[in-house]
Amino acid sequence: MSASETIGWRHIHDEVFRRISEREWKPGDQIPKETELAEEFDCARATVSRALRQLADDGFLDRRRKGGTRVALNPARKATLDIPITRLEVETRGAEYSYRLLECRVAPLPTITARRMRLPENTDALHVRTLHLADYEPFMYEDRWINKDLFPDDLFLDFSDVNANEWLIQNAHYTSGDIAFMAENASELEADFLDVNAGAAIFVIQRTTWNGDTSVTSVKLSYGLGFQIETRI
Amino acid sequence: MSASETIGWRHIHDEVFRRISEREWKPGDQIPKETELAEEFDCARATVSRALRQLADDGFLDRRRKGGTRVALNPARKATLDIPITRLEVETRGAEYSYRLLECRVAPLPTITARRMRLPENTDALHVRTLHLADYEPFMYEDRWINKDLFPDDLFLDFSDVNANEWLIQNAHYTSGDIAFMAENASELEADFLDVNAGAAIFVIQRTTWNGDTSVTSVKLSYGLGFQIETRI
DNA sequence: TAGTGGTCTAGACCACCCT
DNA sequence: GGGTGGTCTAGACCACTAC
Repeated sequence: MSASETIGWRHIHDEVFRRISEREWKPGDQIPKETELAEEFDCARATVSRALRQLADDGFLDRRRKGGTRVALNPARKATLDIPITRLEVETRGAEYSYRLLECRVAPLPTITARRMRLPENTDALHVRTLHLADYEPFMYEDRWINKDLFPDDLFLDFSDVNANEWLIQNAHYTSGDIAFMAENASELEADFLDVNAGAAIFVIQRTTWNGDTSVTSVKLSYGLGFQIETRI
Repeated sequence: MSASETIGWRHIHDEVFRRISEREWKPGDQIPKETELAEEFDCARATVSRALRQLADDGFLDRRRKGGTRVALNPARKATLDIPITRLEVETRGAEYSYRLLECRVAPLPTITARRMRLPENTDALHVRTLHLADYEPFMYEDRWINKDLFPDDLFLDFSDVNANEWLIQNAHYTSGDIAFMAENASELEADFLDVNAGAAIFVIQRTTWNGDTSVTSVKLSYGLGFQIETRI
């Protein structure tokens, strides 16, 4: 009858989502148990489970053994966003990507960075500063510290030939990381590199990555004017 | 033997994740098919599928019928973050939450907002401006427009007694939304309300929500100094 | 302690899409 | 066309936790 009808677990997912959206089931309400829904939709319990798990993963339901399934109090409170990969970010905007290596040398970690990486103060690390360009205009300024234990001593001398970012993607895998987004007034250094006025509001991403308990790298990305991160929820 | 050993689909998930992390399987590599892994781990194919689906959802694997499963080229490129609920955000910091309603009246939508909400220009909407406070210090300035079709005409007169945000959570459910994060220099108005210098870098969240094809609300949240969003990847 | 969701199985069929 | 992942089933047992 209906021209387009979803089938399978997605059908149950969509129907439950509809009941939540249209407030047939309100935040905090307990919804029917899996076996009851399986009976209503005439399918196996596992199929209902698949649908409800998806909704729970997306933050629309709260599920508890014995406690049953309830509509979440704060619906759609989670957003997934892609962590920008600079090259792709630039190319997506239809611009040509390039970069300029500003510095690449071993130096003692600043106190605050050492703390972020949980390394002793004054530990030597590889300091890499890069300016990323879109169509040869400044796009993002990157200030990165890399744990020196990650590579042989004689390797980093050749860093001028590779983008540290790309090298890391190739070689410095990580299992987890902290990431923070914030706004800052451009320092004179940043303003100079990004070609904005000193004090301009710039979007900053601060990220530290880990391989198990070993810190891999800590990086601060300062984006030029107009940069924003978008996503859907 | 080993003191703590993960069991079930998580065991497979963790083992595959380890092989990806430690580069036994490199980005772009095709990994064994489900039936082979099921044999290796001595379990049903559905269990393997559960583990691999999780890894695919998290962005570590790319899966295609017939094409098989491959290690994603950009591992861990997704971050999930909680959309801040102002009251909770403030209370989490151990501060007392309060707010001040600055304005609440019907007015024509600004052009840019109308475009965001896909409504005709000059459409009337409810304009609500609120200052959110943490321990009676400015925390965030909220500039919100609400689709007037959502509530009876005689309701909004009483808005001074309720937080528009809370009212929306209670009454204006939505099915999807756009959200963007950016940095801006504080306008004089924002600087005044947030008690910062004009031009200070402030973190801004711009969000528009939808209920099906109907726009619900479009809001700009301007956060005070030092605000940042943190998450783990 | 009993009820609910979480997980697993062994098998089956289907949908997609690479070759 | 054929191989791979996607989904479903009917049943079973387990783990957590509200009561």
